[in-house]
Amino acid sequence: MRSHALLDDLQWRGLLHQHTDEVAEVLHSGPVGGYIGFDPTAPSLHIGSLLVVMLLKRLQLHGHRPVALVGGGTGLIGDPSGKASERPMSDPQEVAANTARIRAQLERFLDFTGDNAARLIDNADWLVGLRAVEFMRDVGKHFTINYMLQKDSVKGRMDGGISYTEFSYMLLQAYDFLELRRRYDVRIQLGGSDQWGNITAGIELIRRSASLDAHAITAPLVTTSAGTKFGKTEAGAVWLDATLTSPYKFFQFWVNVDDRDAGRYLRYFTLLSRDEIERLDASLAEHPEKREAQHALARDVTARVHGEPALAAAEEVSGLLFGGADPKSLSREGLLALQLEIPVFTIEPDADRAALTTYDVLEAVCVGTEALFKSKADMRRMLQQGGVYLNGRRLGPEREPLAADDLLAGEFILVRKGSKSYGIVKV
RNA sequence: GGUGGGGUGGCCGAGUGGCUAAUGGCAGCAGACUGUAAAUCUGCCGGGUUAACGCCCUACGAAGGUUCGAAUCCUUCCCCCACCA
Repeated sequence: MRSHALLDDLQWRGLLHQHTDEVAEVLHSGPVGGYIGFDPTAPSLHIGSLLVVMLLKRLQLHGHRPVALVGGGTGLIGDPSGKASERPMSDPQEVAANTARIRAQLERFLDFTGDNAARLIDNADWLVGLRAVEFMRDVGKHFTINYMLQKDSVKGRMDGGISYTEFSYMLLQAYDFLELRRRYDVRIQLGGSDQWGNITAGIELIRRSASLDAHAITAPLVTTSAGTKFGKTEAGAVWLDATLTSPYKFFQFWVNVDDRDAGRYLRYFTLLSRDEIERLDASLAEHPEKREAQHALARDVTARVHGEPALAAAEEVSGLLFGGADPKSLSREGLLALQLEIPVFTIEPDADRAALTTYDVLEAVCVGTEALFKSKADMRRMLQQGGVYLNGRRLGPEREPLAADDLLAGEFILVRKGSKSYGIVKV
């Protein structure tokens, strides 16, 4: 088997899980199309999808044509891969709205100009109008139930049950690959390792129904050394959408990556060169407390996802909050910058400013999707445990009146929960 | 269609009339230690109220019922699993 620069790169980065044997030959034959499908079951991509987005990016950097397929059609069915139980069906309107948002996100990563311009395609284009009888004859006839039952995505569900709807998912994905092969000469499908079964079903279909070749490359599942699920924080998934996960929080997620994972994630998620990554590995080994690798990781990824200005702001805010500065010494400009990156809460406008207590401030940060405490009971618990700080000063459980100099720049109060969660209260 | 087993807090999983807001594990949060790590130790971990003790509300698939009192007993319904047809 021959190799290819793209495969070597993926191999070195630890991104090559499985691939079909002839992939290298195909890549050498000239610019080829490769695609990855994205499910619009959520309103945004998250950092788990970022890995495969980078796969497309790398494909393009090596001169090939990336195709991002948004599953406006398959999203209505639901992929059983990796799912332990049947999922509720998504609302078609929601899927359509999600599809639009995800398209917009994908557009930021790929280059849509030039000889190997990227393409964005929605499989609703061909799936929604598909007729049942035609589908059974043209696609269903090429698969035996025996073959389908062999797939992990189905096998794993034999105990818990799987609906015919989800069982059929792999056929729809296979059909996608066939359509892309015919319409756009897409020869390779990439994806996470959990997609292998669905991808090979597509390869089978293309070979049997069109007598054409098709190929697969999959990346491993991203793991954490701590054994937790990658990409989850206390607030849930880390999203690429700035309104769901702020650029500051996004940046912080990467800064906080475990030492043991930093080198791997640099390879997975950044476009940094091999030399640069190896230098960062060495830095991490010699001076782990500097966390140079984490910062490089955070900068590279945040810049790509949110842009340079958002990165600069996130870095500035991180410096203010974690640079050991006394909140009372923050400049007004610094405070304004903070407001853009950490959640802002307001106190009831009719409150008597002179009679405000610490509880009024803390109750303000219990409100909304970015609330620091999930309930007032939770807030009281945190106070008991000494995990709440007002302008850097630890609060006791008692209700205290606010002093005039508690208001930074005359109108702000900085609230901290634990060591990393911040909010600004505007009075 | 028949028979048997089962549905408990984010997840797994105990619990067969009061001592149960419900053992335990995982995940999560806070504190100590640190490097905004990891590991470890300690505490917390349904909601409201309280500085606190406490008090109140909601909860064990759904709805009714028995009882002074039910996650635990009875009835009906819904869903899942296994085996048989």
